[in-house]
This record gives sequence, C-alpha cells and structure tokens, in this order.
Amino acid sequence: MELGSSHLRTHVADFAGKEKGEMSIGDTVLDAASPPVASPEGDGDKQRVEEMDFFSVEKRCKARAPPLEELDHKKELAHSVNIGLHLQTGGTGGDESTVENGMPMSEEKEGKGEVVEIQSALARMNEENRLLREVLIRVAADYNALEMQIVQLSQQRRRHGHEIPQEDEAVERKSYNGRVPPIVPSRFIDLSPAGVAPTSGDEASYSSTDMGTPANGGVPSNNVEVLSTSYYRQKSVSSRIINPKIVTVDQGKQPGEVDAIGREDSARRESQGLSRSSITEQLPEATMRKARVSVRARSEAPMISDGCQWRKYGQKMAKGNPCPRAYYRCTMASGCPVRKQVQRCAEDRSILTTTYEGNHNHPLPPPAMAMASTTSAAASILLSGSMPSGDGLMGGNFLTRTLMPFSSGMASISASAPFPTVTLDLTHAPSSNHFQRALLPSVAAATAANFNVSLAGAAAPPQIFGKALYNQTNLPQHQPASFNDRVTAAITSDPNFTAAVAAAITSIIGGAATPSNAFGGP
DNA sequence: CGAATTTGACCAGCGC
DNA sequence: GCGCTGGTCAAATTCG
Repeated sequence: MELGSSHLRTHVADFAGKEKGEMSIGDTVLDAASPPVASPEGDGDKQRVEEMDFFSVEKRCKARAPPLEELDHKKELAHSVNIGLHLQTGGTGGDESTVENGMPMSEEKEGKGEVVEIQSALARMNEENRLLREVLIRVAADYNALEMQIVQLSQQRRRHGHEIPQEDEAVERKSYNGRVPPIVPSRFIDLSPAGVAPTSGDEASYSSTDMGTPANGGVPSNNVEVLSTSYYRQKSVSSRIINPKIVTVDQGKQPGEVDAIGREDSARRESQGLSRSSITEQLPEATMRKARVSVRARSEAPMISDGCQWRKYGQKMAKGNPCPRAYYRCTMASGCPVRKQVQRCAEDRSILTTTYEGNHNHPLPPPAMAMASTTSAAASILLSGSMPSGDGLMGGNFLTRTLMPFSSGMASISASAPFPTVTLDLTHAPSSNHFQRALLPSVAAATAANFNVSLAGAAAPPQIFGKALYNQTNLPQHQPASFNDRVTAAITSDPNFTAAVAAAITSIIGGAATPSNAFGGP
C-alpha cells in the first residue's frame, strides 16, 4: 500500500508539472521489468540499472533519439556503401580493393549484389519510415480534429443548457446500495449503448465529452465521458432506429431480447410523441451503470498509476482467487463516481487487473485522460457491438472489426459476465503485423498527444519516438529473445507509458468510428 | 493531528 | 427463505 500511495502522489506531482517522482516511475518499470527477465550478462544489478535508465524520463528522451541517429547512421552507411560502390566500379578504389583482397571478379559481383541488397533494404526501411510518419501525421490530425469536434459539441450543449430531470437522480440514488446515498452528480455512468454506434458522419455526436454543463457544475473541458446522460436521452431513440445493430446489454437478459423490445418501444413511443425523458426512464438501470473496462498489465506495484488519485475504501477476498480484491474510488473531485477494482491474477501474480467503472466528473491530467478515454471508448465498443451470447469479439460492426487485430490477447469483450466488460490485455508482447500496423502509429500519435507532453522536456519529435517503439516491438535481431518481454513489461508498468498505450488503443477505437480517418475502413 | 488505510459489518442480488 | 458472493460503509487503526 505504501508503494501505491507514493505512486499516486508521484502522479499528482507530475500533473502539477513537477519533475518530482520520476525515479519512482523508473523504479516501477524496473520492478516490473526485472523479475521475468534473465539477465543476459548474468549481472543482475547492472541489468536493472540499464533498464531503469532506458525507461526513466531523461533517458527516455535519449532512448527515443537513437532511432533517428540510427537512421542517419544508416543513411551515412548507405552513402558510404555508395562510395565504396563507386570506388569499386570507378576503377582506382575498386582496383585497390580487388588487389588488396585478391578478390576474384565473381566474388566482387557477389559483394556488389549484397551491397545492392542492403541498399534496397535500406530504401525499403526509409520508405516504411516515411509511410509511418505520414500515418502518424494523419492520425494526429484526426485526433485533433475529433478533439475540436468534441469541444464544439460541448460548447453547443452548454449554450442549449441541458438539464437533468430530478426524477433520474431519484432513480440513481435509490439504486445506491440501499443506503443513504451520497449526493453525486446525476451522470453516474454514461457507458450507454446509445452513446456509441456512430453512424457515418455523426460520430462526433456520439463520442461526446462532457465539458462544463450546468448540471455538473461547469466542469472544465478535459473531462472525459462517453456520453452525457442528457445527450444519451436525446440519442437513445433515434440511434436505436437508425442502427438496428445496436444492442442494449442488460444484466440477466439476452441482449437481442432487450434490443428488440427496446427498439420497438422506442419507436412506438416516439411515434406517440412521448417525451424523451419518459422513454429513457424505462431503460434498464443496469445498462446505465454496469459497463466496465478491465485493463490487464504486468506490474509488481500494488496498483497501476493511471494519472488519477484514488482512495481505497474496501478490500475483499474474491471467490476463486487467493489474492484480495481492492476497491478504490476516485478522489480527484468530491463526488466523482468513478471506481476501480484492483486484483492480481490468480494464475500469474505479476499480472494486475484493474477494472474501471464510471466516468469522471472533473478535469483529468493527460495520462488519466488517456486511460479514461480508453475505458470509455472500450466500453463503447462493448455496448455497440452485437453480442448474441457468450464471450469474445462478435458481431460485424465496424468498431469490433477494428478491434480484431487485438483479439489475440489484446482486447476481448465479455457479455456473459454479470457486467458487460471489455478487457484490454497489455500483458502480451505485441508481435503481429496487425499490431504493428494498426497500433504503432497510434502509439506514436498518443505519445505525441500525451506522453511527450506530460513529460515536460521530452523534445524528441513523435515520429522519432514512434520509430523507436517500432524498433522495440520489432525485436531487433541483435536483442536477446527476452527483450520484447522486457519492453512490454516496462511499457505496461510505467504509468505514463501505459497511458500512452491506452490512448493508442483509444485512438484506434475512436479512429474506427471515423471512416475517413487514417486507418480507413476494414 | 489530519489523512489514508484496514477491516468487520451490512446490504443487495442471485441461485437453489 | 436461506446461503453465498460482491460491493460498500464506517469505525478503528496506522501513517506522515
């Protein structure tokens, strides 16, 4: 618990723009990365220091830089290769070489072929690098455009001044565990199905960010929610009609069943001219509250730092797991409804499962923004997908198809659990081409948007960082086999990097909702 | 001494 | 109705 709390403070300090706590970030990375790794040199201490250096903030900048240098070096190499080629073909140098080495013409040709091969490989790499940069720029631009849309939307909403009817607060408080309910903002959970399933050209309306409505006391603009309740009410009817694939996942009911009933009722009521609030009153409360997002990551720390401030309010032994489950609530603002559960995996105790529920009603620091938007977007995926039954990625909608590259362990959806849950698994080393093609540019984009910014002084351009990560996940040939695992462990245990990866996933999820974006269609 | 954590008790939901 | 389980509360305890 000590470590966890200090971790939190570290993040708060980071948020305040202080340099404090960077060592603890490194320590966490170190702790998480070290245990499963056998030191190639057999010198444990040295290895640990090296890993910490690699992911510590200052060194991270340097770690990001090498790929460019490497690239430059490769360019130089290419030049030098060309020079050598010229020398060889030119006569004097070539003659010299041939004479010195006593190389026959056939071997010279062979060497020439190798050079050409290397050249073409370099050209391919350069081209690949260029493409990655282009994708990164496009993704970053799309991200900014979406952000702008969200801001505009929120401003529009503020102008129109939506209000939450009292009756819904009553419903919510009634559900509060049968006790005297705290007065919390009425948008407790906005992981509503109507908040997702965007139709083409309307995506901004669906992935709204709540920013300072009168109802929540004018919360500033970087508050993340999938959709405000009031907006959900507006959209719930029409979206059900527009998109027949939308499924309301209700606890204890088959999704299809609810969907059919809900759609029919909605349509009928709409046709009868009933008010929206009266319609949404009928929506199952569970749908409004119970969607969850679970993040699995390797970490020795008792809790993954996600940029938010949490207070533990309970601990329980859960059935089937010898590790206790800890309950936390967000304390960054009084009355913030967000809760999370933290539990170690029974099978592999180095894996920490963090389950989020709810949406923050306050501004978030960038790392927390990334995670919050990830959880929101992932929940959106869950609730928008058609899930006839059971677990897994199902349904053929655009969003879930876009998640498919991650289906091999990266992301999964469960609708059979008591609460519909999305699990983002960050414990596996990304190795597939799918991952590299789909995620890495987004990681770079997310990095540009969050990681670099949050670590003041990280001056490396995002594309450089993207390349660095690309190199890491590509497992350079000279690296030992465990390198990827170490990188993954470090990534998933570092608070800011976790946020960056989370944002990357969000970027993909969000990007999928935008047909015109950089990732295009399926 | 205030804030955070721990821990036993309480409550709701669910299955039998 | 009863027991089990998950989730939450709040008094007691610990910590900085």
